[in-house]
Amino acid sequence: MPSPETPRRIVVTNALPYANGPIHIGHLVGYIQADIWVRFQRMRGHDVTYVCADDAHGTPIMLAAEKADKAPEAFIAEIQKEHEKDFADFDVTFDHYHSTHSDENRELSERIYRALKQAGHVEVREIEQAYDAEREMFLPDRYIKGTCPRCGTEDQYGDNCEACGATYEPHELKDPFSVVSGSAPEWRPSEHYFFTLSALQNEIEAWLDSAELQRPVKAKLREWLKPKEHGEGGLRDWDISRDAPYFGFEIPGAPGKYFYVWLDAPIGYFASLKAYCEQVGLDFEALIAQDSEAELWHFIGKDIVNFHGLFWPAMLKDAGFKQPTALNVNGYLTVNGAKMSKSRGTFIRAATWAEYLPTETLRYYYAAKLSSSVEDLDLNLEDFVARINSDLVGKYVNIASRCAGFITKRFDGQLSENFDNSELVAQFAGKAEDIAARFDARNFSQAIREIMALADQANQYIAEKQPWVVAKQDDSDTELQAICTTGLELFRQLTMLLKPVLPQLTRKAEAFLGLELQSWQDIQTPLLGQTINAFKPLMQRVESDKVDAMLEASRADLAAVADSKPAQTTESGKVDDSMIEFDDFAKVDLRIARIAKAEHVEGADKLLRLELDVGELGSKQVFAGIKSAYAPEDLQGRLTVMVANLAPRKMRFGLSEGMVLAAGPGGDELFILSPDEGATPGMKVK
RNA sequence: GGCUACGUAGCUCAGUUGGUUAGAGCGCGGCACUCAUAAUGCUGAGGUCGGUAGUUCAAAUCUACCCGUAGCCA
Repeated sequence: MPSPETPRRIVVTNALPYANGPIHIGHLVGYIQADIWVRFQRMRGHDVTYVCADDAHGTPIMLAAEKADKAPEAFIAEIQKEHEKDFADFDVTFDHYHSTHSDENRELSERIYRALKQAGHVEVREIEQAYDAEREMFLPDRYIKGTCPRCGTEDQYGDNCEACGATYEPHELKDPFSVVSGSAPEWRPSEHYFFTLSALQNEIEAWLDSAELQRPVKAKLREWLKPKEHGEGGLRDWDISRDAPYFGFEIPGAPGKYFYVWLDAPIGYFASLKAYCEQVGLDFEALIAQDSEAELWHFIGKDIVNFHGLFWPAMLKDAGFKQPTALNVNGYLTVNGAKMSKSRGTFIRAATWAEYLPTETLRYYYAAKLSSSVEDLDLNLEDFVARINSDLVGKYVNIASRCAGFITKRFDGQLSENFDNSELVAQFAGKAEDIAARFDARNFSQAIREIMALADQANQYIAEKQPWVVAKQDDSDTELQAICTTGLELFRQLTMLLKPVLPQLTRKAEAFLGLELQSWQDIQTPLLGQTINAFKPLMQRVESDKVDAMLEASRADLAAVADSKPAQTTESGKVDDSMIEFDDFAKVDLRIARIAKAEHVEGADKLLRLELDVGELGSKQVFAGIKSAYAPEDLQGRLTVMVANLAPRKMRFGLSEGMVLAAGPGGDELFILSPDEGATPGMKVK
């Protein structure tokens, strides 16, 4: 067999996990996918460098560190340690794991920024931004909440409404408040630095044409590029600066201004690569040079396509660096057909999985379902148990288990010099290139299907030959030995084919066979005449009660840290937070309240000021947005229900110390609640 | 609201440029075997391919509309 390809020089990266929380099994889809691909490419004789890093900058991390009462540097160091352990547990084996908060990254970020500036693609513009005066910081859109200007749903983020889907600018929100302090934001002008992407439209298009991208990804990027129907221009310029306080790198020559986390995050790929190159003596500059022969592959989730398909190639172009060869975009993970849910226990951390189930089983299951498409991937836990037990234990491992006993007991571990069926052996080996093509194209599910079809064939062969019958016949030792040797050769070949997916299991199989498979070519080297070791079970079946225990643990685990965190930037999974536990409900202190006084508020279109008599809790002032439906005089003296322990909110008209509950779409269709007769002010509603 | 993708057996998924009775694995029924971690082999049942209307000699496969799901956008 000649070597099928000339060696490629490939740099592979995974999306950088955000250093404000643990790795979960949704993240792992992309990491496992890339790791399998890397292992496979290496077996094909290609030269692969595989790097990653923690994405360590930005407001969420600054605030999380503050909350944990730690310096951000210490905070991210701890998270990074956890991340690295999780990856190691799942055999995601980077050559180097770095941090975006590193010297290399600072240096490269400054270098790229200077290049952008030199190219005339940085502009300073003054913008209005929300400012939290209490915390003395500017607020990202995600840190402003308020009432949707379209449908009136409260507690919506600054960029879009989850209830009606409207998108808007933060300043359009009604009754906005800072998520950080609860105070009403001010609007302050600030100078921001913009990367004028709009000037690079053609360059990005050229990259799009040449890069290897999945069809839907390319289509989506084109959509962003092409001019909007009723606007002027496709690409908008990109705001790359943030004001202090910010955890990140200060922009050279711009005191108090920091690089936006998404500017230095992808540069982190290069920073990690550079640190690795320095460690092992590789020429970093040659790798990332514009004319570098190396391929640059980014494995990312579908949520961050715009950063990698627009901004990043544009930056690289300006800086005179190599642009990505390919993006591989994976979909989200669903569990049992639904978004990962904390209450159902399907929000599973990598560490929790590792505690209850063999990590390789997840690698196998993902491999069995992954393709090069961007579609979501479903982890159906019942299917998972069936699949692992059937494919790996019942089919693959079973082949060795069926043959090994005879070889050990009857032939002292000695294999025969010839196969009983060398055509079958050759036929198996003949499939290797086809399966390789599927691995290479990231169609792992097809590869697995073909491999398992071979495993079926091997079991059929053994069933046909009935070695247990042959074993009882006189003078048939040679035949028995040849049959089992053939079976074990088929097992050896399957081991090689599965090696990128299952590094641990196949290592055990290699130890049993007394060999080491390193190259895809090894499939052509038959195992004959050698002595093998006694067979020990290579893997245990997955019990479904282990899965149940894991779900239970996940539930308990996350109930403890259920406070609302901002979404992670590179999270490849979604969380369904719609279900709550009883404890969550119990946190809400609902009380019967008597409306002692109700009056109009000068200058407010929607609000009434209520004074509520809450019995033992005394009197509370609440501003309620019910002016459109109720006249103050109709309310006075009525009993209703209020949330008594809502954090007080400073409003333009005064302090609101709770809220009254009302139903209805808004306008004149608003209906406040009334208790049945007998309830008195201050009673707890539960 | 606009755009894009997806919707195939109980479950998870294949179905190439439209072409003979729509496939696989798991699960389920029956039979066989007992070497093997109750693993394996053979065999059977099970789908009007989301719906409707078209194009065509012929549609899961093309077109339109509708329903559902996901995403992007204003």
